[in-house]
Amino acid sequence: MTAKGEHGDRASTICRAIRRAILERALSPGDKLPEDQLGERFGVSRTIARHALGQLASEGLVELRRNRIAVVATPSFEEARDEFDIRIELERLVVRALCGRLSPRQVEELNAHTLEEERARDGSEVVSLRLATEFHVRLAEMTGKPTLLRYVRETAYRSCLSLSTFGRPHSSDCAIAEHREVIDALVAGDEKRAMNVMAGHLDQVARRALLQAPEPRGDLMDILAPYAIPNAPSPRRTKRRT
Amino acid sequence: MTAKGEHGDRASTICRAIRRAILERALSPGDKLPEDQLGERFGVSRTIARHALGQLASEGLVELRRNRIAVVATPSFEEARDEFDIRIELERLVVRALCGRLSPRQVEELNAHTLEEERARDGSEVVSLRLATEFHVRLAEMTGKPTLLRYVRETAYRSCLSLSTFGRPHSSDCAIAEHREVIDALVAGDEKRAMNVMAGHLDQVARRALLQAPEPRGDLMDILAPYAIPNAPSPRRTKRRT
DNA sequence: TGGGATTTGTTCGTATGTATT
DNA sequence: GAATACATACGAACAAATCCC
Repeated sequence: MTAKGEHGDRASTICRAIRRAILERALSPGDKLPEDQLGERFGVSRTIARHALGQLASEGLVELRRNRIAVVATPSFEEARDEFDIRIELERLVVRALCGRLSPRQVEELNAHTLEEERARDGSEVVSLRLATEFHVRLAEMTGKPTLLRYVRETAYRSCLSLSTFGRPHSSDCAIAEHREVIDALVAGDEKRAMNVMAGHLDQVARRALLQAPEPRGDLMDILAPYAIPNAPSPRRTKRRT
Repeated sequence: MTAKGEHGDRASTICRAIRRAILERALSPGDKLPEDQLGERFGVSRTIARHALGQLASEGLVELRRNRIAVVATPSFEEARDEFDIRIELERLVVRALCGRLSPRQVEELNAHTLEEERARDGSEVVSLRLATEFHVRLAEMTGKPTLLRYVRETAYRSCLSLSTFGRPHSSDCAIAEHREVIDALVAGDEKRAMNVMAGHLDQVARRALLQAPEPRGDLMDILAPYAIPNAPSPRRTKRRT
């Protein structure tokens, strides 16, 4: 039932809890995740918390650095854009695999999901974003292709994180309409159209969220260049540990 | 230097060793990997071996089942084919990111790699296959895009595993020539051609290895259908745990 | 700069679950 | 089918690195 890589044990439960907290912005990029506190919070030992962090790290949602406290991943602007490029291609594959092959039951499930999105439209922003993300994961699940599912899931989650970081209000109206369009095209069995609709949808999401914020790419040395002090020793870059 | 998810510690070293053993078919799909023995073999405790197995599981090279000995992953025929579909799209992205942007130094490195492939042509089959796989990983590394690199690396490794399982002799001659063609197109800066060459190359590899072995997809019930006993109760499928 | 508190890295013992005779 | 052998799951404790005042 769960993805191949998961242990099926308690760590996965904690994993899901933390993941959800990240996706709903209860945890922000850069927030610390000490093993002790996690263990205490969820009533497990450090070993389990540690495993959960390992899982999340392999998904790219948290960053693990040796001898340092784990932190929620901080996707850069470029990474966010690259992530969407990958996602678009992966989800085109999803659509291709699903086109004209959805069972009535699956169609019903997808429609139910858009209805739920509809209902959540006036609710909290983060819930809408989570539901929108889950729609794409649902589709990937229906392909029955484990690797494709894993990658779509991971890129979708990370996109969600990036959107929380860089995105603006997300205007979920369009998103829901676009989701419906995808379903329609899939049911109609028009592969070309379905793939284009999906790609267009994702590109729209990325544009709405990312393109309008080119981000200064602030390197401290460059930012401070105009403020250089006359007659001072010329600035000298120090080694920066990555 | 290493991928984000890796702990940079001893576990990664063991990880690489096991990975290489799998890719070079010293370990075959289904082979058991007990923590104790791994630890003893590499002179580390079970904890470290355990971590390494976790890493490899997250890459899809080993399978972890609760309370059971870890085993080398056993990709099915469909999974192998799906993996290639994903790989083709990912590597098209690699090519797109690299086209016309390779530094002289990088071109030189790639050429050196094909020379090494050339030299290994009369050597052992598995070394050729590993080198061919590493060529693609090298390219992905040059994009500087962490997620793309991770996914290409993983799919390439798993493809390598599938090829070891299902593939026939691999005729490395064509592969080397095709690698050169990819480099040429990248240097020439012809994006459309470069992407097509790469996609064609991967499709060729997949076809050579996989398509010619449709695999009976043996479901026991179907196989035994012609041997049904007259006047016996009609067969009834039992639940199968996945 | 230094030192104490905190946090991670690792080992190993015990409990629990699985396979095999 | 039960008992034995064996492997993993988990946790407590110690060592080493890091953080922060």
